[in-house]
Amino acid sequence: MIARQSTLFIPTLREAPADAEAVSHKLLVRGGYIRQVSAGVWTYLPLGWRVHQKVVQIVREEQDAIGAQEMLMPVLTPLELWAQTKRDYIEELFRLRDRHGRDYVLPFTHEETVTFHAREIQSYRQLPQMLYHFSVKDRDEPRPRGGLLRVREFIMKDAYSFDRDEAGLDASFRKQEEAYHRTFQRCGLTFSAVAAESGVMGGKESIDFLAPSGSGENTLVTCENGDYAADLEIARGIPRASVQPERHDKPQKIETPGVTTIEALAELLAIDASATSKAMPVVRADGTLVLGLVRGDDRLSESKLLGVLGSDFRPATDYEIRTAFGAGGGSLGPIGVDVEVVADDALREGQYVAGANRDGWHLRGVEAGRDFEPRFADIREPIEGDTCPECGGALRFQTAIEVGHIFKFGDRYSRPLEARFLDEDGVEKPFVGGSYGIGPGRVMAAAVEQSHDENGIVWPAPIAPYHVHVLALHGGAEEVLAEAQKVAAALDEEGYEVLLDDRDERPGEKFADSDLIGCPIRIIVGKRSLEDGSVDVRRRDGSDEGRVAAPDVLKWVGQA
RNA sequence: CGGGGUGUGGCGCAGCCUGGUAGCGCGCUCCGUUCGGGUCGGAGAGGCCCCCAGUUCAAAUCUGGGCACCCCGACCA
Repeated sequence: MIARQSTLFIPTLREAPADAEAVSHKLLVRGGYIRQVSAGVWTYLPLGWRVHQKVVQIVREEQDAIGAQEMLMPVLTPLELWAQTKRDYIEELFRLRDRHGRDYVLPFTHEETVTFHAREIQSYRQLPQMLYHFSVKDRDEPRPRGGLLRVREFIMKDAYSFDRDEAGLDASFRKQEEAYHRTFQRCGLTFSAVAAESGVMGGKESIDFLAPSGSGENTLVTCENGDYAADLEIARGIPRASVQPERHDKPQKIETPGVTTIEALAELLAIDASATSKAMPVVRADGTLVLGLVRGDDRLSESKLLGVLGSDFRPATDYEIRTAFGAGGGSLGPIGVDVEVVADDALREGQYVAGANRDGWHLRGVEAGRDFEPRFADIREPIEGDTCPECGGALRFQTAIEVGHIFKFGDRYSRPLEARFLDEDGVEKPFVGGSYGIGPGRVMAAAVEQSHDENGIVWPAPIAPYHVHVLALHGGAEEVLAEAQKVAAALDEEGYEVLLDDRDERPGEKFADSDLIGCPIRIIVGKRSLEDGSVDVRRRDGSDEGRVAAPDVLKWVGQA
């Protein structure tokens, strides 16, 4: 079926919405792919839905290829199921109530539901199982943004594996990992699979698939030599060496009136910021105070500290700080206070200036291990200029979109939901599970971020809405339109998906729209070339263009 | 949730400070013209000025309250 543009709903826009920032946001809107309905809530217009479906089909094929079984679980879910796994308090969870007063949620993931079904698996003989579906996910995001980058409702492919033990889970996990690599490759994305944060309730292993792009929510840290890649949240970097001033046998008080920032401190003492330390007091869930200590030129990584503490925490309030330290923020240090100190590994060696826990005073020559006993851990956020922990090469930082995430959740859900099977040894055991998600909408956005020019989208062929865009520059001339239709029909016959611009518009507009829409191949049929029986052909990425005799179009397209 | 900003025809904006019956560009309709990178000319259609209340002879404009949307941050299975 040839898609005749004159009859389709493809509302392209000359200008981007004023509030759009991300390239993918602007181009998907301008190209007539998506439209916003409300904050973080989007409609896929016909063209956008075609692309979405292309991504979905690739995901489906790769899931099927590893033996995963497609199904469909409902969006509307009884709250009770989430209460059993103690996830009903999560703020991002949409809730609603029916006319009988029963509570429901609109979940953003389906571990509970799929585990509910897994209860019908009774025996190890029925394992392993791998189930997946594409379904609408709702998530009450505090702040949606960037077009498709962060939304409140979206379609996700989520797959779940159930195994009898860790070894089985590992095998399932590896299958998914490989399927994910193939999936994103086929979608034409540049991406890295990196170790990621497993989350407070996660399991042991967690891999993020990050696609570097102009805008995104994550930061991908990679080594110039390819020896290392990680999400910034857990990335390790070797900081530049601390520039140490003269040593002191014991900490010395120095008066630093009004100095509460590292910059001011370093300037006053005429030392490098790397010779200072920064103290961040936090309060854990149980109410105990912890002091995070990093080098002055570093930032505390909250996700790493979370991992170290093993429990949620929040920044201490001014009141709590004053009560515990006897001084205000900016004058805090590890000495002379009765709180646990977690110091970054960078502070193991050398001496540092630290707050004296007295307003307007600092201590110089403070040495961890000698003057106080911290718990050492890697709690700093890597920064530009760090080197690779594996090879010492330079680390690069790139903004990235998380297009997929896989992690092992073990018995996190099967225990509370009492999903158990009888193992070979006659013992009833909970399933050991993994969870594997892909957001096709984010794949779309990432593809646009990675592949576009100043005029519009340059789709990777496998997910383009149509393979070929045939432009009929007929200007009312019937024979030109007829020839364009002939070319389109021939391509269609060959199995190509063809969009025919048969609209009664001027050439300039057709070119502009065609650039915006971004199909990989463009064929231009107009009077000019038709005079000698040829048409103009062109690849959207600009790698090839020329004029071929009309009968040779199929051959050219085939090669392209 | 904290900070900043914006709501005026379909889209992008001006008007608001200094109240006086709403304007520009694009798009849309019709006529003519043009036809290989968003032609040109003419004639038109289209607006609860986000909502509610207040001040005033008079409110897009001033005041109060609310809502929505965007950006930065916090948050992010």
